[in-house]
This record gives sequence, structure tokens and C-alpha cells, in this order.
Amino acid sequence: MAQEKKFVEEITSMNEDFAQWYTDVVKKSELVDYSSVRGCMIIRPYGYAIWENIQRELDRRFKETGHENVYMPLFIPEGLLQKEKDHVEGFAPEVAWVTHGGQEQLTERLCVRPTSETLFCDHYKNVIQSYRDLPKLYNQWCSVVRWEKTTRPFLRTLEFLWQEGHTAHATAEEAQEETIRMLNVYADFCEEFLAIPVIKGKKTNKEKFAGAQETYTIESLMHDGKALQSGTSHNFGDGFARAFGIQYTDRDNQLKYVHQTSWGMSTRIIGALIMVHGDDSGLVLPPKVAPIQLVIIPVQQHREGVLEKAYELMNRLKGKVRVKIDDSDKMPGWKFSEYEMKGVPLRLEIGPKDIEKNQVVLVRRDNREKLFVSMDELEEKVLQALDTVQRSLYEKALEMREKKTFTARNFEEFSEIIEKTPGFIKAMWCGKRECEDNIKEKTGATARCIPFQQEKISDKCVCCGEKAETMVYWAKAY
RNA sequence: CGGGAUGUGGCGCAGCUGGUAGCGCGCGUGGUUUGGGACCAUGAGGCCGCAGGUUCAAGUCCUGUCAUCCCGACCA
Repeated sequence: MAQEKKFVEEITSMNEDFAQWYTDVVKKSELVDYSSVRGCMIIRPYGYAIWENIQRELDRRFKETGHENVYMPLFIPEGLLQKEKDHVEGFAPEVAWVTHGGQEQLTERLCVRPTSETLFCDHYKNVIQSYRDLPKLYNQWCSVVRWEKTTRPFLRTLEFLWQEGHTAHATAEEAQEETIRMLNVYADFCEEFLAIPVIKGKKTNKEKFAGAQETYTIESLMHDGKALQSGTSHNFGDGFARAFGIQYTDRDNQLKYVHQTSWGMSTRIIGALIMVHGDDSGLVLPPKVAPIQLVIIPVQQHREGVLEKAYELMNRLKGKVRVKIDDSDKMPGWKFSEYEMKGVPLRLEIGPKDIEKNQVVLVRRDNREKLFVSMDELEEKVLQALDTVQRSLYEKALEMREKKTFTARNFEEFSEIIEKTPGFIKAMWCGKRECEDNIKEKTGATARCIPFQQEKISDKCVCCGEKAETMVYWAKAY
């Protein structure tokens, strides 16, 4: 790794300046462009293709678990937004308001949705009457707006794309099951599709969603040792139902409140994809999510038969893998770097020497390993290689996370880890908000989650030293 | 919202004590090249972020404003 030649000079190296590396990568790989609107980004075709793959796969998993897609309005009347107290308070500082329609001032301001709980609730109130109407398992794909102070491509923008699931159930038990079911959908999706290992757990009261009874989360760890909340699933209990009057008549002819959940994943996950797998040459995409899984680079393409052969190979692979051929008259070396920067998992080189030997050269993006493959076994070997890359990316990411996961028994250990080797810290917590605040203030780290998989690090709270039974993952976070 | 930095062809930059804009890369065309970012020739492209002001004269000085990046406080 150390003496590996750096092929691409356009990207700042990760160790030198991680933030700059990130910006270089998203720009140079053509995922996004900055727009003339402050805090908003243009998602370019290559970036949007990644999002489309994420959408397709998530949507499939949502449908598989019985959900239906709907579309809610972009605007929320002020009165509607204010119905649930905690919810408004949580979002108030970051909503954008529409005050005028054309020349005329509106009698009631409209908020540009920062999330759609209130709209779903307002609708559920109208369409739910009987226990026979339940459950309602809705999801919507849309964009939302949150007026953030500082922004970064994918990680935090004023407008971002996401999906938000909103469900209503007859009982608290069903709502809880749904909350966990969808958390698991997210976790499996991240691990299997994006090759990103995640920690599943519950948020502390301080960190939970405005208006939720419980918030569950999957947390992943980036290359710089910062954590990124990669998906959340909330159990609302009947809090929103009471605020909005969503009641149904049960079998026993009693009026009861519904129990609700919501869950979301956003384009932010693309930021995780970049920061978990990327390296100094640019993006590294797991094959399952990569818009281009294999790029064919003809070498000495002016020579007779080379291009023909390259196209023949492409046609054989079409339909089996997402394949692209680059027959532009750029130098082969230029093309190599270009597609590495874009994170294409597999490259196929084909030139006169290969044709002579009836072979092609396959090069893995993740470790640049070269495989010489007989043309007769092309399809099989390509699929095999993609599979290998997918799995080894997951393993590498897991290894990275484990290397950056530490345990702290007391505050001194905790501070030292945060300073010297940023990453996840497993430490005991007494459950008090003051300790969370204290840790945040003194170290910058926050409670990422109370993991389902508990371990006993010690008996005492890492902060106050009093009796503790809960182990918490802490980290600095995006 | 505080602290710092930066806005000049598509990108990266130069432009001193004011005198009307230049370099590299990229781009177009023709040719030679092609196994890790080729070369020659030739050509196109800029009211210097925006708005005021000072001046005979502003990319350069002054004021304001907008945007971007980095570091902190708040959030997916």
C-alpha cells in the first residue's frame, strides 16, 4: 500500500486532508456539481444512477414486506405542522416557509416539508375507521428541505432525496414489530447491497427523533473514524395519533388510537458509500450498486480486429452485467485512471496480445489484482470476480471498523481515544442526560446508539463513575 | 451563526506601487500515436462573482453584497 504508485494526482490523499479528499472525489468522479443555489447540489448522471440502484433495491424490499408507495404534497400548512408539540419544536429551526403566492401574501404560511409525518397523519385520520383498515403500510419517495447552516455534498444539503415510510397499526406490538422489521431491512440492505457493515441499536432520548417514542438506528463508521447514521426507524406509539385524532373502531366496538412508525434512508447513504470504500485513487463501488460494473478498455484499438473483438465481448456480457466500452481516442492509461476514479469495480483490457492468446485481462478496482482469463470462460469469470469484489469490500470495511473500535473504562481513556485514534468507543453509561452532554462538550463525541448486542465493559458509567448497566457506542459523527 | 480563506476563459492559477488580461491543462480541426494520464501543427474561448464608489483611467483601491471551501456550535 505504502509504495503503491499514485496514479491519480488530481485527488488529495485521504491522510493529508480527509475533507478535501471527499470533495475531490465527489467532484472528479462526476457524482455531483455545485449549483448556484446555496447549499444545494446537482446530482449528475453518474451519481443519480447510484441513487436509482439504491432506490430500486430498497423499493423491492419495501414491496416484499407489504408496503405501498404514495405521494404527499410538498407543502404543509403551518397549523398542521404544529399539531404535535415535540415534532414542531424539533424541526422549527430548519423549516423553509412559503409566504406568498404570486403577488399575494398567504393567509396561512406553508412550510416546505422537512419530513411528512403531519401530512400522513392528516390523511390517516380520514382513511382509517375500522380495524379492517389496518395496517396501513405506506412509503413515499420524495425530496425534503431542511435549512441547514453548513452543507456538504450528500452529507448535508438543504434539499435532499429520500424515502419515508409511514405506517399505522392496530396495536403497540405490531408497531414495534414493524419498527424493527424495517430497521433490519435497512441493515441487510447496507450490508448485502452496499457492503457497509452497520451497528444496530436504539437512540438515547437526547438523540431520538422529534415526536418519537423510540428511535432505532444503524450506524456505520467512515474511514476517518467518524460515524454516520445510515438509516433510522421510529416507533411513534400513539403520540401522533392522539395529536391528530387517528382512531379506529376495534373488534370490540371500542374507539382506539392507532400506533405508528416511520423510517427513512436518504441520499446521505451515498456519502457513506464514498467514505467507507473509497481510496486515494477515488471512488470504489461495490458491484451491486455500481452503475457500471465492468468497463472494457481496448488497447491499440486502431489495430485491425481489436475494436470488433471488444464489442463482441461486450455483447456477450450485456444483460448479465452492467457493461460499458470506452472506445474514445484517449490513451489507455488515461482511461484506466478515469474509471478507477469513478470506482468501476472491474476493468477488462483487450489488445492484440490478448487476442493472440485468446484471453482478456481483468483488473479488480479494490486491489488492482490482474486476472488473465480465457475468452471461453469470460462470463463465468467476470461474474465470479464481481462477486469476489463485493464480498471482499464488505470484509475490508468490517476489518476497518473493528480496527477503529475501542473500549473505554473511564473518562481519561475515552478522551485519549477520541484524540489519538478516532473511531467507535464502546463504553458504559448510567443513562443520565448530563453525562451525555458532558461527554459531548468535552470530547465532541455523541452517543451513536445503545446496541442490541450488549457487552459489559465495566460496572461504572464512563463519565460520572456511578453504577451503569448499558453499553453505548460513542463517536464523533457526521 | 461565529473564526479563517477564496472568487480572473470549462478546470487550475499568474497578473507588483492602477494604464484595458496572460500561462498550464482541457476543448475544436488535421496528422502521427495507443499494455498506467502521448506528441506536432493550427484554432476557438474572458464585460476579471455581483452592485455601487474613488479616478482622466479599476482585475488591481474603497464600501456593500452574493457564493464556495475549511474549522467550530445545531441537524439525516
